[in-house]
This record gives sequence, C-alpha cells and structure tokens, in this order.
Amino acid sequence: MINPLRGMKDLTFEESQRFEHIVNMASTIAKRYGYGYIETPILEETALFKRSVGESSDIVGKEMYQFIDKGDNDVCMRPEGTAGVVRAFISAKLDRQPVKQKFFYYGPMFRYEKPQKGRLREFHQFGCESFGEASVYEDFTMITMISQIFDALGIGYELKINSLGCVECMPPYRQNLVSFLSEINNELCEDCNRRIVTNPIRVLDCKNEKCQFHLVTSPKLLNNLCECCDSDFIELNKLLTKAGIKYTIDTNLVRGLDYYNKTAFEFVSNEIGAQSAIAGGGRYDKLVEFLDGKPTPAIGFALGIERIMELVKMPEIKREGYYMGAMVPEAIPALMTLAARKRLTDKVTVEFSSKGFKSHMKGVDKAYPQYAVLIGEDELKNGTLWVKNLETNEERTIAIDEF
RNA sequence: GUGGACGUAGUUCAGUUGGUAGAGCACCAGUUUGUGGCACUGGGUGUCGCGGGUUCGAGCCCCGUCGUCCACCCCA
Repeated sequence: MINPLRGMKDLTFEESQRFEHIVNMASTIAKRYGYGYIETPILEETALFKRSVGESSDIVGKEMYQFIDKGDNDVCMRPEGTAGVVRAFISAKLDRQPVKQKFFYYGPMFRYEKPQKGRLREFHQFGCESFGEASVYEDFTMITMISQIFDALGIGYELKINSLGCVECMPPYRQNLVSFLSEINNELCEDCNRRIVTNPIRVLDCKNEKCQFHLVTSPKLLNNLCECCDSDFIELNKLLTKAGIKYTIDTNLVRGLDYYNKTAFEFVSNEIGAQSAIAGGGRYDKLVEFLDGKPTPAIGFALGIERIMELVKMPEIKREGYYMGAMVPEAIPALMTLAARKRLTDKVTVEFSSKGFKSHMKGVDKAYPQYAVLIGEDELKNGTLWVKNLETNEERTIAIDEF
C-alpha cells in the first residue's frame, strides 16, 4: 500500500468540507475588500525565494523542496505565497502603472520540516497582497478584514502587533542591539548566540528564562522608530482601538521572513498546540524593488488553513436534492432518464441496484436528500413515482410526467 | 536537525509472568417488496507497521527500520 508522503495529507468528507468552507468564506470577504483572485505557479526559480524570503531564514536555509529539473534549472516548490505573487505583479509590469492592485490566493505550500501538530510539509494558505498603498489605513483595513474572516468562521483569536521599522530606523537599531547582545553574550543561550549573527531581533523572543532576564534592559525598537514609523504605529493603535479590535503590542514579534518592515502582525489561537500562529503578515515596502520592480509599497498576510480547520464552526448541513431508487430492476432505465433531467438543476443520488424498500430508506438516510423518489412494481405498472419529502414527511404518488 | 511517546480490525482501544487475537462504534446482510433514523439476529472485515534476532513457541522480549504523535527549533 502506498501512503501519502511524510507530512502530507489527504482531505476527505468533513475535513475537505471544512477546507472548502474556509476558502469560500475568506474569498467572499476578500472580494468585498476589492481583492481579485490570482493563481501563480507552485514551482518557481529558487533564486526568487532566496532573494525575497532571505537566505538567513530557516525556510530558505534548510526547508526548501529544491531540485534541479530536467532542463538544468534550479527550481523550488514555493514555501510561501507572497514571493510568487510579487514576482507575478512585476512580471505583468503592474509596477509601472500608478494603479493600486489587490490579489488573493490560496493553495499548497511546501516546507521540508519535521511534522508535528499544526505543522505539515505540504500545507495550505489563504493570503492577500495589496500593492501600491502606503497608507497605514491599509494596514488597519487588512487587519480588520482578517478579524472579520475569523469572526465569520467562528474562530476565537488574539491579535499581536508590532512595528519593525524601516530602512531608516531599523539598521541603526539593529547595530545598537547587536552591540548590546555581544556584551552579554556569555549570559545568553547557545541558540541566542547563533541568532546574534543570523537574526539578532529573534533573540528578543527567546523562550529561555535566563535570556529573558538579561534582555529586560535591551534597547527596544519601538523606542527607536523614526518619525514616520512612529506616527504610523501610533495611528494604527488608535484605529484599532476605535474599531473595537482587541490587540496587544508584542515588541518581540518578529516575522520569520526577511522582507517585512513597519507593521507586523500575527493572529494566534491558544487552542491548537505549540504552533499557535493562525495568520501572520505585515508590510513589505521594499520587496517589489528588491525583485527588480519599481518601488511599490505593499502589505500582505497569509492564514494557515490546516491550523484553523479544527477551530472552524461549520454551519448546519441541510437536506438537499433527491435520492432515487428502484425496487424492481426494470424501473432503472426510467430512473436514469429522470435523474439526468433533474441534475440540470438539483443534486441527485441514484442507487443503481434494485432492492427492498427498507434498504432504500437506509440509503436515503445516508444521502440526506430533501426528497426520496422510489419506483416499485405498482409504480412501474401505473407510470407513477412515489415521492417523500423528508423534511415534512409528506408522501405522494405522482405521474412520471409531473416530476 | 534535537528530544520523548506510540504503531493491534474501517475507527477507538483491550490483550495477564511469552502459549497462535478480542470489545464498543462503524460497516454488511436479514427480520421486512412498501415506511428510514430505533430494535433484534447474524457476519470479524487482521501481513498485530516492516525486517531480522532470542525462544519449542513472539502482539508481548531484543536490535534495526519506516511511520504517526508531542515538544524544541522555526513558522501559517
């Protein structure tokens, strides 16, 4: 027996319905905010992810499904969605038009990780990317939209926000932090010492208590923002408060991908294990030009579909369509004709084997239709159908033509 | 990549100091050619993850391997 690869899952029945429901709900809401569907390739040049996500990140460093294809190209299964959408945006030369563009997407992402709860090798994200809008109102709008999606899905969440600064204020702060960390590096754990070199901001959210003790006096980015970043962050706080969206400022919130700047946010749930981030995103104003486009401010987010699947409250299922069956084999051809016609407008389940009444009714329970339609000896003889409405339990025998 | 737990029926699980596998649910058939969900009766559907070893004998003990789960790391 061949099973799916490690960390990859088949979705059927309730699970696939949940998946569909999430995508439908998120798409519907995103469209209301002006987002249009974009589909981009799953396979991209490896260089795209190295340049956008960043070589220092774990994603690029050790988690990519990367290989050389038959044409000698260095290619990679996308580990996240933003890079591909930005690439598509630039490929279509949309960066040369002064028009704001908003896209949503959903689909599989691949990371070669060790699977655990909420962490798969093939997982699915729904995401949005907004290009050309630098206003902090857009940051606020996006966060509002995500809250709305989670509300519509019946999911509880906590929102964390932070500002990562910009090219003006981040580099000096970073240098500042590195020198602070270097002075106390003897007190810090092994991981943190590694992070001082690879990604010093990450040291700030180390879970080691001893590290946290020594980090109390560390320089904080929020106190070192430039005027623009500072006022935008204050404005974002005001807007969220005014809109009644609960949030906390998490100065240690660092997004894992190199391209983020200014607003960073994360939605977390405490009900799904250690992998608690259910959505994350932020601004990436420099990424478009970094991938050879014209400077274009942008902001985006992605939510992990599998991570929220078990949190979603599903709407009640309703009876739908028809179950059709015959109690004598000779009636089956007539059934097929009726079914074909009904299927132009309704859901129809046809049982091809003729069997007893009771047996058919069991089939009816499984198919959960609104109507059961049966043909037995009498009906066949008289050219009629037996129809039962399973909601009202009303039964009728009608002429075939009336159906 | 590191650490820990666990792999028995479709599923959830039981299985004694080692003696050739069992229960609930699900499923199928029947009671019942004409009223389903309920009830009753019958049916086990299995490479005990895989491979080796110890033993007269392994689901159980040992080694290896694959896989799942959980945590770290990291992230959606």
